[in-house]
Amino acid sequence: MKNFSRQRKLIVSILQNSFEHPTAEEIFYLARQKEKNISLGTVYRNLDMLSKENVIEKISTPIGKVKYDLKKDKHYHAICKLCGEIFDFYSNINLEKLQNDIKKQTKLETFCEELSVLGICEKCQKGEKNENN
Amino acid sequence: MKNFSRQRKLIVSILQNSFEHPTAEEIFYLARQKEKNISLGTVYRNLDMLSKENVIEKISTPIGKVKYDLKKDKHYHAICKLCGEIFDFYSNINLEKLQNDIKKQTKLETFCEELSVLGICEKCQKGEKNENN
DNA sequence: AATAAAAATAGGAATTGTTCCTAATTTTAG
DNA sequence: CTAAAATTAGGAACAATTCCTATTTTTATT
Repeated sequence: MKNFSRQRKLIVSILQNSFEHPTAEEIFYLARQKEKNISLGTVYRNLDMLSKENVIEKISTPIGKVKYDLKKDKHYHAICKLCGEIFDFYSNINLEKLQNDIKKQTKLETFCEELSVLGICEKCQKGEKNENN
Repeated sequence: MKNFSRQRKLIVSILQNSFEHPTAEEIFYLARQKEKNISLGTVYRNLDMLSKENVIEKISTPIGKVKYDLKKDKHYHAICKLCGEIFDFYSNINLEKLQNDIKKQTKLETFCEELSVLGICEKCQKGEKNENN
């Protein structure tokens, strides 16, 4: 963090203070408030690097939007297939069993505990429309 | 299926005969072999409808590619964060507990058993590069 | 079988999200 | 203090997806 660039620190702090899971575009917009010349390319590049360094999680939603989440506490994501909203949830399920199943059956050796489950959220079940569908 | 259009039947049959998880573009390419004038828009529209009807599963990978899978047998997906490859796996983990955790904590009421876990595949761990990274 | 209404399609234009490029700036190491 | 390495801003380029419209196909009704 010490040797993070000003821009990168800003991006991390935006994620720290965000309860939702902002998109790159939203992070860019918020960043502009403090760093008036920051470019969208910089936002993307840093999000990419932070995600590869496992500081943040990149979440691809079923409606195409990509969202970002700071990896603070260990939690999982339930995502609505129709509007793409992400709901955090906690669970003490035994992931070891799942991890073993995966290890035995696939070539995916490292298990990142990035797990998501799809569903339909309350609003979408009621047929409420929003900006995403 | 009976009242599916010729084009839609073709798309389903392509997914039926595909071991991998093809992208819309790949499905389009394969479809063209049999239906020389099928358009990409038709492929997208049908994939969307089939996915909403729960006939197929739309899988968003961490590298941006969107892939499709026919819902035949119940299985889950382990996806490589770096190359986006999808590995099917089976598990008899008790999803009921997970489902309960989700139900209690989120507004996501319907649980679709579409679950994916991210990781790093063998090849990517070895640092092998491929067309996607 | 004829016809009107509804649904689906082909083809391509438009839009959106993301990556890539380059010159300039900032940081790091010696 | 200086040279090399890394990062940035800004914008062009690219790729995936959606949208639009005229045409074709299907369905339902008689």
